[in-house]
Amino acid sequence: MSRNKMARPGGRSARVQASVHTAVRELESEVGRDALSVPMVAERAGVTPSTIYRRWGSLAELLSDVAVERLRPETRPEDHGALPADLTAWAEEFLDEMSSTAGRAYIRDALLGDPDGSNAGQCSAYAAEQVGIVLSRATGRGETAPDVETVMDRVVAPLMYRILFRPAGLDTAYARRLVADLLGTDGASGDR
Amino acid sequence: MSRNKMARPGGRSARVQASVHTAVRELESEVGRDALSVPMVAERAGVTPSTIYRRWGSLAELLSDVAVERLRPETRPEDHGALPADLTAWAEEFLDEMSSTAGRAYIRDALLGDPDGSNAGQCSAYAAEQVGIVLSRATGRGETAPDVETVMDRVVAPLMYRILFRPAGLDTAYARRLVADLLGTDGASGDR
DNA sequence: GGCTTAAAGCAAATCAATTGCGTTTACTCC
DNA sequence: GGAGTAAACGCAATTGATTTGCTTTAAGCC
Repeated sequence: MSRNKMARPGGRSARVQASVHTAVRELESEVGRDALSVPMVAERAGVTPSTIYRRWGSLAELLSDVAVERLRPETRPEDHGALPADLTAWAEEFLDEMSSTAGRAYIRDALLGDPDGSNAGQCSAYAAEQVGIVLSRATGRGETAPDVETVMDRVVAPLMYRILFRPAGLDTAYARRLVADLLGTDGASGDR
Repeated sequence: MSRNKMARPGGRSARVQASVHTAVRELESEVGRDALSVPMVAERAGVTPSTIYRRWGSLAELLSDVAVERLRPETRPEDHGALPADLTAWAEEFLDEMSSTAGRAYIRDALLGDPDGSNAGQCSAYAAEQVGIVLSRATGRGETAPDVETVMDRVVAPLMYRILFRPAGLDTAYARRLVADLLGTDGASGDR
């Protein structure tokens, strides 16, 4: 987390952190992300505003921390028996989650309240970890597979770029085509 | 621009817009991006703060508008006589400008104060336009060239993804490799 | 040239952010 | 396990940003 060096990780500090994060999540769903304010979060969390300002610095940094938590994958990628199916399914789900209104808001929050870039790096690390699982499962089966960096460049980056810069006209077919172009899986790779 | 529907585009409105934008640019270089405030900009621009709040909504949206202006390319891509050289040079320069401290700040500002995504879309359109110039020059010479969307996916998106999410370890060699991998220009395309 | 109304100015009121200082309490070192 | 130390929190006062109702200006249109 941005400002949380956690020099004192237990007891009251931990309780404050937990109740503040919970307050953000509750209020996000009750009043909406844009209506949040530090005093509002503080009151819900049973804490004074100055505590939040001193620990997180600003609302943006607090939201960035919470957003990264929500972007953490909860499950391992499904196993469909072969790399093309695995990677396609993962890319489709990634796109689905990230391009939703909520997903885009979390990505933006994670990027924006992030002075040192550690939260953004964490988001990227989550994706790389999931991709790594898919790829090592493939090599374990004896399939040939590209390395993680290549998948980040050819699949994850284009998806994220379009989510952030050109949200219109994104669909699962686009995700499928990125994976097919990378793996050379079908004969229609020049079909755009 | 985000909130500027420009229902009344001439005269005083235009002067206010120009003087506010100028004030932002001047103050950015004088006191730094992080010290800016709406009242400060308003005073420099000879305008009342409420004018800025009503026209732009917040400091974030104003900075977003100014950032997009600064991200507009000022020159056409150089002509080196062949597509690989043209595209490589353009990608290197793009990376240089965008990955600088100032460039990253502008990208973040452009994304941040952008409720409807139009400013982000404009950034992407600038890059697509430059790429389009390079590619159509190539086809004009009789070279075979990928289309713009492919270059966006294979070159622009990976560069931007890394600038935003993993700024460490970015260099011109990476940009060159992305272009070479796309164009099949050298025998070492698997050199990572 | 007069009419209409979007946009700007002004000023009061509200709300968020900052800061100094006293208190609580988690961690460390006997 | 019992001080000692300093980090983290609470409280309250202050500062500064934001919002809002109302008035004034001037751009665009007959």
